[in-house]
Amino acid sequence: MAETKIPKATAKRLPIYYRYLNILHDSDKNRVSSTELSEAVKVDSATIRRDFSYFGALGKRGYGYDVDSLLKFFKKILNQDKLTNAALIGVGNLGNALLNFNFHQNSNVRISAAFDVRPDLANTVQSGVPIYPMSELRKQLEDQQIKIVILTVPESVAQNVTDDAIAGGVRGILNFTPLRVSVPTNVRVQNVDLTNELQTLIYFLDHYNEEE
Amino acid sequence: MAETKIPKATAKRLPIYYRYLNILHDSDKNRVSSTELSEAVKVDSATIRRDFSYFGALGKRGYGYDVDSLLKFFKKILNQDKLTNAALIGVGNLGNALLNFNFHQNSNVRISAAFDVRPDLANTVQSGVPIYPMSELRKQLEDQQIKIVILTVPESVAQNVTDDAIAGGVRGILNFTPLRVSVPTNVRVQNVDLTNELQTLIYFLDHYNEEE
DNA sequence: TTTTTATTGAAAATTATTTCACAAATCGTC
DNA sequence: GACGATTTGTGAAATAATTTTCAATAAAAA
Ligand SMILES: NC(=O)c1ccc[n+]([C@@H]2O[C@H](COP(=O)([O-])OP(=O)(O)OC[C@H]3O[C@@H](n4cnc5c(N)ncnc54)[C@H](O)[C@@H]3O)[C@@H](O)[C@H]2O)c1
Ligand SMILES: NC(=O)c1ccc[n+]([C@@H]2O[C@H](COP(=O)([O-])OP(=O)(O)OC[C@H]3O[C@@H](n4cnc5c(N)ncnc54)[C@H](O)[C@@H]3O)[C@@H](O)[C@H]2O)c1
Repeated sequence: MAETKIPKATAKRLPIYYRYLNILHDSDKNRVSSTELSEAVKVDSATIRRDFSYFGALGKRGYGYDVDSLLKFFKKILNQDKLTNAALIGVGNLGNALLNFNFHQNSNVRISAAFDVRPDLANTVQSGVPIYPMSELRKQLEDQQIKIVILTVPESVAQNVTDDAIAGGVRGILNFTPLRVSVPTNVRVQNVDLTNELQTLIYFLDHYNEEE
Repeated sequence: MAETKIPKATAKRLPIYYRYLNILHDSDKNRVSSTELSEAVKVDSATIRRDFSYFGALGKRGYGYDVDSLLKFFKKILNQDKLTNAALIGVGNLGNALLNFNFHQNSNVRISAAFDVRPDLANTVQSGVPIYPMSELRKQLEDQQIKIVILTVPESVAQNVTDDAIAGGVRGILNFTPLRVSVPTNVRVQNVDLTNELQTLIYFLDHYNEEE
């Protein structure tokens, strides 16, 4: 299924490249060099060339990369040529902000269902997305073939909710709770831990001052 | 200032350890092994021991680590024994959610000032945090000695706002916009790019199936 | 006390990622 | 069609991070 496993570090950069290629495309630029890309995305140009080279020879020496064909290529690679549905669980403070933010503006991902325990939220529509009670979680995930869940519930219920989602066939979880949830090996968790990010930032400021 | 530069990968894990040590402390456990820690934070136990060893011999062979002294140590290292003030710029959708979320519950970071261009927001208080007009940005950052900014403005103004914040003395930026902002080398940017995270997750599901 | 079991800390090995540096290819111009 | 300027793609080197391994030590059990 994969084109001989790309390094993870590279995979994490692909969306960054993809995004900037879209910007170039929208401004009718049709060529770009690794140096120019480097300045925009803040990744070393050699790293960019190396990253691209895992997918074959995408550029032309002495010329650079053709924006349109590169864009088309990455769109395919990132599955952005199809719409991907995701579910959001926990329509609270953060969940609402994410619902309201239209991921679909920037990417081909759409939150197509949301879930919450609160009875007053059940069967309402928030920012155009239907909210279901938790009792329908499994059925909706299965019916809508949803493989990706955004988890914005309180930490205390995160593991239980995760287990339920996985029972419903979910394969990827974007986890905003601070809990490192346990999942089977065929399920991928991407943690977004905002408190951590702040603490890490503070650590770097205190300990890695004025260099690099 | 630093204890002979710790690897970045290690630095990023410190808040995760710190957080779990607090949980152990609160449940009156007074010792913990790297294996137990490993299960909770989902980091290999050898990596944990390696990480800790950069700070010296913190544990006892055949025994493990003393929760309280380890906690005290990391609290110091992470500067969590003092309160750190941060500013939030852009009180919109996401900014509001972050304001509402009290980082201070989980860490010694507090949003002490927020800023927005919208005139109707200026000089109001949201979730206990005063909102200032952008004209006061520089003065407030300087007066309050704020070194950290959470950036939740639209992408189109991200660079300008960043420049202003840096002019006000800011040294670290938690950047929620998709723009990779340009900053001088003595300023640190931590990017939180949610669209990217989703796309990366999709990529991993499609290309790194059932293993590792 | 002695033995067994648990567990760290550190050196070494391994694996992953980034960066250097340059030959080869291509473009645009004369 | 040759020339100079660019810019890729990639070996090789450098750097970073993880994992293996095991001697040393502490606690618990015998
Ligand atoms: N809000 C932030 O800015 C922020 C920042 C960092 C981390 N987080 C984390 O994100 C998560 C959500 O934070 P929040 O501020 O939105 O909390 P919140 O309390 O506002 O929202 C949580 C929502 O989950 C729902 N919920 C509770 N139990 C549930 C269950 N069993 N099944 C389904 N839904 C359930 C609640 O009804 C509520 O609507 C938390 O884990 C928090 O630690 C939030
Ligand atoms: N909301 C989300 O879930 C989400 C998800 C991913 C990324 N983001 C990113 O986070 C950022 C904010 O998103 P949002 O949904 O909160 O947008 P938003 O439009 O709701 O909020 C932006 C806020 O910034 C303020 N603002 C505009 N120009 C400003 C300026 N020059 N100085 C100060 N304030 C200014 C606006 O008045 C508004 O209150 C965007 O860059 C977005 O791409 C948001």
